[in-house]
Amino acid sequence: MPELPEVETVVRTLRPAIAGRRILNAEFTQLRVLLGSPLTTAEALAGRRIEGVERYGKFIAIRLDRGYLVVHLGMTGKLLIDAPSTKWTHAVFTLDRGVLHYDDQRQFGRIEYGAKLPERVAALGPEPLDIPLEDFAARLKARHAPIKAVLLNQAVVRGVGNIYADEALFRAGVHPKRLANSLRRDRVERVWNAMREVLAEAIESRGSSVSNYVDAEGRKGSFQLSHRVYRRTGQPCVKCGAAIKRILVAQRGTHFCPKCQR
DNA sequence: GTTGTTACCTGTACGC
DNA sequence: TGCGTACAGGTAACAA
Repeated sequence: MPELPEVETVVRTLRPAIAGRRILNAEFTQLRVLLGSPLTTAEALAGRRIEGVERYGKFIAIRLDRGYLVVHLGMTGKLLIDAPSTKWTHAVFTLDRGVLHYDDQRQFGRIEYGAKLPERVAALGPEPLDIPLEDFAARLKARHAPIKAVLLNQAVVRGVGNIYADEALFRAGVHPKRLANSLRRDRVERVWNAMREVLAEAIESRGSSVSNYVDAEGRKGSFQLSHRVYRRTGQPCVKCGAAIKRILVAQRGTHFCPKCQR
């Protein structure tokens, strides 16, 4: 499932492959993933030059000479360069050199063309790797909700998903159900540090390949090998040996160490 | 405005 | 073998 480190890895592999290219043709075969009319979108995209590829949290914004092509990978979305079509190929962008495919088994992903950056992208919170501690602390103070739910809230910080929320809270030693506005200052700082640390390490490892995640070149990441709690239910905690527990927080499977996280 | 719940979707794992 | 069920979780829409 693509979260910030996975999307960042996709962007980094996509950028050199498509920046400077021109879109000759866009074809949409599965309309569920497209926001807007296929005809209008294809017309808007034809002839556009790709100026850059940017990431906003988990959103990919392909900046064109006129407007943006915005892609969210959902759970199983893939942007692939020069890959063969499959039964899950929903969009094909023919470039002046090469072809860009959008594949998505579970169809939770979305593609959208906009003359401007869409409002739902512009409204996202700050990047977790850029947010100053003071700003982060103020945002937590304003939330009377479990810290795990707050980290998943894209309006608070953008890009953290289920894997990295669990991993960050483990590293910080904070229980996922602790209310965000009840955290002492030193705890807030530990969460802030742990969040940044785990995201940076995951980017270094080219993301976590659980489910079927691959980058734009079809390569897997390796950070799943470094997960300390995520999907390790019943296995011993790497710090204290206690069995990792799984509970539901914000309707999400949540993994934590009952001894290390209070 | 904030918080919590549900729907969407398919592949995989598991029990019987 | 085959069936039913639980689980995986991103955002959006809705209720409270």
